[in-house]
Amino acid sequence: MRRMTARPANAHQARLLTLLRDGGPNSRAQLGDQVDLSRSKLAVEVDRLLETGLVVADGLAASRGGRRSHNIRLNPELRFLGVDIGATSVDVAVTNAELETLGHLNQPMDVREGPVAVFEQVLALAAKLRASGLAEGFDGAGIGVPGPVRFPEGIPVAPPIMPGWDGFPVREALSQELGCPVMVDNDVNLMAMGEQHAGVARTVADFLCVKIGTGIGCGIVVGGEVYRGTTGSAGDIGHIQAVPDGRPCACGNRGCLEAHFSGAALARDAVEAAQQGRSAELASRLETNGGLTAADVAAAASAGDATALDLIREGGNRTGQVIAGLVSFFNPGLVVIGGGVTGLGHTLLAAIRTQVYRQSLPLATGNLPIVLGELGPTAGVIGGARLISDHLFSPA
Amino acid sequence: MRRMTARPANAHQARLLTLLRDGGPNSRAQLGDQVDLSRSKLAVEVDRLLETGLVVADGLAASRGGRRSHNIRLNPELRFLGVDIGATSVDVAVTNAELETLGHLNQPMDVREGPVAVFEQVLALAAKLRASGLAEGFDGAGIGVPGPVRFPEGIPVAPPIMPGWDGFPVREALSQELGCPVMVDNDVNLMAMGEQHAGVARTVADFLCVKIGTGIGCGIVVGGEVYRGTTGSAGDIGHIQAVPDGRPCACGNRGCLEAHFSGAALARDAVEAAQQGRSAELASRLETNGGLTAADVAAAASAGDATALDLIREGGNRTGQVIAGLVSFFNPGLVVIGGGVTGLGHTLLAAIRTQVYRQSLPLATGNLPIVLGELGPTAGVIGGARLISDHLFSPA
DNA sequence: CTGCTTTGTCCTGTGAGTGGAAAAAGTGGA
DNA sequence: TCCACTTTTTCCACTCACAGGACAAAGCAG
Repeated sequence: MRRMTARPANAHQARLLTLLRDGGPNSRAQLGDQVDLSRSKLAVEVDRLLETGLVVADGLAASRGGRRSHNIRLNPELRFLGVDIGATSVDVAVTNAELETLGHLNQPMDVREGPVAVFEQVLALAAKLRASGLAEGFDGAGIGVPGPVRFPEGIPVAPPIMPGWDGFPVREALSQELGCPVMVDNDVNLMAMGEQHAGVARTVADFLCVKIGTGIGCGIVVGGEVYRGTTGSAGDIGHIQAVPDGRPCACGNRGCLEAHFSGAALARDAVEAAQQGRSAELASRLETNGGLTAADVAAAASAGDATALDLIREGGNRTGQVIAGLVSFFNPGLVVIGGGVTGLGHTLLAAIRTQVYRQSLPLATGNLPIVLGELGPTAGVIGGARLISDHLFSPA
Repeated sequence: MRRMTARPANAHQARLLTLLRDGGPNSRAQLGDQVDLSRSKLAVEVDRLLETGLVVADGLAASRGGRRSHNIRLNPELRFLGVDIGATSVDVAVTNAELETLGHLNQPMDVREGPVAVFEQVLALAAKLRASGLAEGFDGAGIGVPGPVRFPEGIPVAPPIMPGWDGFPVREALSQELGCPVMVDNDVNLMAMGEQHAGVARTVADFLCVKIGTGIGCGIVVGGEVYRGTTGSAGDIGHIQAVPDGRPCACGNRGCLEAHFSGAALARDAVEAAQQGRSAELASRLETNGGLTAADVAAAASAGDATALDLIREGGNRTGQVIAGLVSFFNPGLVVIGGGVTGLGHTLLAAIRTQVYRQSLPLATGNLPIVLGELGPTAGVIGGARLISDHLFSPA
């Protein structure tokens, strides 16, 4: 099938596309209520969108007391690809133009294998999704990578945990391979966009999205827009000092948050605790699996293991301290906690909340919800779809 | 004299006013080069601005190789009032429409006396400026107060160091008294706007402006706009924990940055050092003046007093640690240090720089200037003028 | 005084967009 | 089944912002 290549011709059309994306199929009349355009003008723009094929007719709407209106919707054959590359696994999903996930695949892998090896797997997963009949092709793709990105060009810059990726033209390369427009961003920013679009942050203009995975990062949303900083490294909170003269960190400093709490740190601490005999639960798991991950700690904790709970609480305290500082500084309307370690759930959340509510000023915390992300592993891929749709649904 | 009350009728006029404010008197032709409007349209809008009286003719421009163009400029009789209320003193200045300060007064006072007493003094200072012939009246005023402000209404909310001000309708009250439009903001935000308009931050879109006075605050500028947070308390970094289990702070916590370094903390530490006989220099000053301030420490330091230098260095380290965290998080393009303690100058700056460059990641610090503010005590009042002019020079 | 350039003014054409009229399509009551 | 009323859609005339060309005015360089 030929892919759509049309773009909205003006801001009105862009607005309409966004409304259809976020609100689903809709009648012309109801769209008219939302866009502040005369009926005549609206009709013209809708007709033009129908001509481009981005939008299709969709039967008649229910009556609102008079003549029934004609429904329109985004072309149901449009497909976006969301790719969330983590440190140890990759998520790939297809969505329709309304950003509903139609299919989602996850596969373990190691980013350190480098971009070529990783994208081979990503393309294989994308092909599998195509083969299962969910898509005949893709109209756009949004890619998240676990490190800072020069956003306009879609190129990772100096990513600490994926050295081989520095300067690799991700956007360019994938755009070639997939034959569609591609946008690249930090995985944390994608998660923030995902939660903003379909998760807990739907109504909040300014919020923080803390992702605790192999590392720790933070998506920053200002006035509904992701803030990326001067060099694209905004939100890189993993290397904020959490403990003076604390543990040595891979970055060369001591006491970084990430060195004290993150998926990697937690696994390391758990192994240590098991070997020192401080936790029978963890020790038995270590023996069975030959290693421990954050998930093991989560399981041990929910089985009531005191040491595991302590590890989580301790880490939550550290993280909470750092977040408390960020809350004072940024005064967000919401803090979302997400990432691989959300399995740690409410123990972690409680520890974080305690620290933040204790350390930040009442004016900043007074009405500040601190919640777990709603979308789990789909946040990133939905965010990817959102990223590329924002791009494609803006005037060329 | 009747004050100007006109506002630009559309975005074009607003743009022209801003260009004239920031670029000074200019020829119609040169304006045309900057605004992307046809000559006809430009002429119409300029004529309308001339009719309102906001803009006046200003002779002929130099030839650019052909017919000489007519210059126009903002009405030279326009006057803005900038007011910067600090914890222990108040600055009041008049500017013209190009935001050049024509007169500037400073007077010691104590915010804790409450809004009524303070505004009596502010109005007296404003009257003095009027009496000296610098202004016949004011077309607008921008007020900075040392605490969080509900910006749209111009009302301080729960300000820790000025309890009597909570909920006082500053904007409303001053607008009545002065008979002109008034905008109110946090003093730190005004300083940031001042440095952005006429100081070191002229060309930077995203930067931080750390003000170290009686307390410590931080102005946040995102994409050229001041970011105020959800409840107007963004940038309140004085109560970020800098020292685990450190000194008790007025806010009820321990180890807040402000408890360890700020004008107030520095004075207290200096008195302690003098009394313990650790510094002859400070002791003699204490005896002479009956008390010590940050300025005394600065003087002692520049006289080579080791204890004073240590105090400054120590404080700079603490502040630098906190800023390092903010730099990692926010990835600004510039950090400006200002406020009353800038007398501490390069000793302080060096300490801050050391910490930031050591603790933040290279990608964030690679090209990050950390500099002292350029405008000193005028930053706040210029920021105030800028605030109100931004308001008045936008379509009604 | 003569070309050449820039600036300012005038005027007409164009295209976006509004708002009213009227037709089309429905609803619900008598 | 008819009728009064509502909502939706289309059509059309009218307004308005603005561009861009023509031309006059003003200045420069020989």
